[in-house]
Amino acid sequence: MAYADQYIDKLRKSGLRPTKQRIKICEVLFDAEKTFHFTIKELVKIIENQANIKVSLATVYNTVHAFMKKGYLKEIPLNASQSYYDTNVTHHHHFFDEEENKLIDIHQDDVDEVNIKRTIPGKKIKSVEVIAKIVSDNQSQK
Amino acid sequence: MAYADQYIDKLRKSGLRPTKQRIKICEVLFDAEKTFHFTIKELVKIIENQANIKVSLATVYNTVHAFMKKGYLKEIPLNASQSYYDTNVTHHHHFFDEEENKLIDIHQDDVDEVNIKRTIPGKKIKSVEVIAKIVSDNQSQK
DNA sequence: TAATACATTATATTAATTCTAAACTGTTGA
DNA sequence: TCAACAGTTTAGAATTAATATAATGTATTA
Repeated sequence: MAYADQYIDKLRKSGLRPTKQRIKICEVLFDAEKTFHFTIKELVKIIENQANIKVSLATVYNTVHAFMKKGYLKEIPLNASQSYYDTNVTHHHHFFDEEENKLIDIHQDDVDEVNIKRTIPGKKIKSVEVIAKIVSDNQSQK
Repeated sequence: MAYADQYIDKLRKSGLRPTKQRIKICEVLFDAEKTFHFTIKELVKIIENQANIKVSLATVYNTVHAFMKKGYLKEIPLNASQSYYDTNVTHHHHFFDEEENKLIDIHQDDVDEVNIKRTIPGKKIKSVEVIAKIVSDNQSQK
């Protein structure tokens, strides 16, 4: 498996030893064809389906948090009961479909750069995210 | 109290009868000099401090949700363990100070209109919010 | 006033997340 | 080889926000 080294590298850089469980988590997160959004529960389910090894909730939480801290994963700002994470850490934004509870990427090119004129003394901007809530467009109810 | 009628009106329009408890909630929310951000817990604490009446958690949750549905309050999209609400329902954005867990308004004029070029078939955009995370700017660590 | 509809409350429940402590694993160095 | 150690994993407990429940209370209507 050619990717193994990348995973080991990511884990080490996140301050974690490369264990079976953590490498499995990496495979699911970073070996996917496309980037994707997930909750912890969903991630655990994917691992269970794919893997011959079991990974406990605690390990998944810990590993995801370590990756977040390092910037290998991103949390999506939302008001949901569970946290949503994104394997796409490049600069982009999201639609959130409130009716279906689904996230859709908005590519960077589809939004003009958000330019905030106001500054806060002693603080710098770490990230800027746009969340656009969408709902059904019932034109008939016009 | 000149505002009482407004509160009664807001409550009725939200489908709620104007009771002592609910009017007290209105006073705290809508009688403030400035708009503000709050969590349910904080709101309960403010009421306890100001009021001679006790309002249960359940009533606060129910009333806040009814106001949200009607658009008299807004929930701020964030990844926090608790939900944050805003009495300012005009179009504006937020800084979120991750170190101090504090929200700061960004006035509409301080951000160019966010123009999203992408559309989703059958869906319309209900709201667009910008969250800018800020952290200490330690220039020395340059 | 009786009947009805809606409110309030304390408490129980649920569910995500975090914590804990015990068992486990792998590495190091004698 | 093996003992010691540092870091891991895990199941289950604890925590906490939010929601549901059901008993009691209140107000309105006829």
